[in-house]
Amino acid sequence: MRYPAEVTAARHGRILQEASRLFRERGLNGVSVPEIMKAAKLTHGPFYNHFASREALVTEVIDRVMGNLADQISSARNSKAARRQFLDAYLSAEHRDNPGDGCAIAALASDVARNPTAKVPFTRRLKHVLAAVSTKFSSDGKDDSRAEAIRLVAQIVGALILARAVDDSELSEEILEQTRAAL
Amino acid sequence: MRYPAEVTAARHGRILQEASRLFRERGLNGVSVPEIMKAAKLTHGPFYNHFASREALVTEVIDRVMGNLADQISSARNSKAARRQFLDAYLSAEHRDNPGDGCAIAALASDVARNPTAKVPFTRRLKHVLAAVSTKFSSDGKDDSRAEAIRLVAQIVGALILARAVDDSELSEEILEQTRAAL
DNA sequence: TGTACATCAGTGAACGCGCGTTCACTGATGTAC
DNA sequence: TGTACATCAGTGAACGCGCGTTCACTGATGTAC
Repeated sequence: MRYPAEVTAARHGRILQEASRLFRERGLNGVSVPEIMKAAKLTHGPFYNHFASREALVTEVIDRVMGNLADQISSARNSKAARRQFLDAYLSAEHRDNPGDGCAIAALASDVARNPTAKVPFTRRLKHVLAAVSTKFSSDGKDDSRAEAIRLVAQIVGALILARAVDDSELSEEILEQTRAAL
Repeated sequence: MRYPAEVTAARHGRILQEASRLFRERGLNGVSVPEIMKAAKLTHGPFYNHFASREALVTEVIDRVMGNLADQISSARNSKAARRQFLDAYLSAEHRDNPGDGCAIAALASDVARNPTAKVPFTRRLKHVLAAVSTKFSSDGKDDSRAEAIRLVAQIVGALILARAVDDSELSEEILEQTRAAL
């Protein structure tokens, strides 16, 4: 049956939102189409009314979730305090324990590396993220803010991935703490 | 039919070796038992003569491949030159393009984070890796070599994961190069 | 304005496929006598 | 030393299951007249 346009749009948004969360929690290959549709409170059939394929959803999710990250950093104040606040939040136990609404890079980069199609939007959006970090979070007095941005992102992404992979809460906390202390 | 013990042992080793390679290339969930057995030149049936389950293989592979990494670092010379050589090799295009026989942490940490069983050997072996890095690769004059080891590992793992996730060879090279330059 | 009908986002059963795992069977090796 | 037989790592067909995807059908909404 035909539905009002706003109902359809809301459903489309709900599929994207639930997929964004589930992909970050369980990986790009760790969630099925039926699971995503169930989370969006729909049956699995109409998935293909909204997306051409599972692969197309993956691409759209990467683009959206990486875009959100870039926007979030872009809208930060350009100050030492804002940088400190961002880093402390990024390297927090809360962020570590909630990948579903956390950093898309830390959650998805390894999966993206194995998925040539996903690499395209990932790379494009990563450039925006690096530009935003370079503009907002470069240290005073450093001349090469782009190099600094690359190192900062690699450092905090690596630390968060390690902290999540570890079974020992002391070691996990130590990884986060030593990385906070270094930046 | 019964086979000589050395034939059986060689087959067991071949399954482990091919699984180690394939898991690093395609992820812990990206390879099937039949694919692994085919790579080891066996039919899929006798997999369960060698391992209790797919999960048991994953655990054994993580333990083995992380153990190898720790041993490799432990056997390095304790010198500035050895540290430089290790970092240059780690952050090379060759390592980036050959995950199958590369660093297990960079290849598998994200998958491990989503697999509670795999976290156990991963965590145990990561401690060995950190101890080895701390002993072999700490800078002169730094007092807290353990903190330095944690930061170093997070930094190079993050950089390698990013370099692999990116579709643009210039950006990928830039990530590796800026990280080499910083260490 | 009221009625007839086309539209199209839903439903949910069904498709072929490959997964992890099981199992009846095979037959060369090692052992008992 | 030679023969009979138990052992057990193989083979490969088969299991139930969930996957991504398709499709005939439904029926409220929007449009034509």
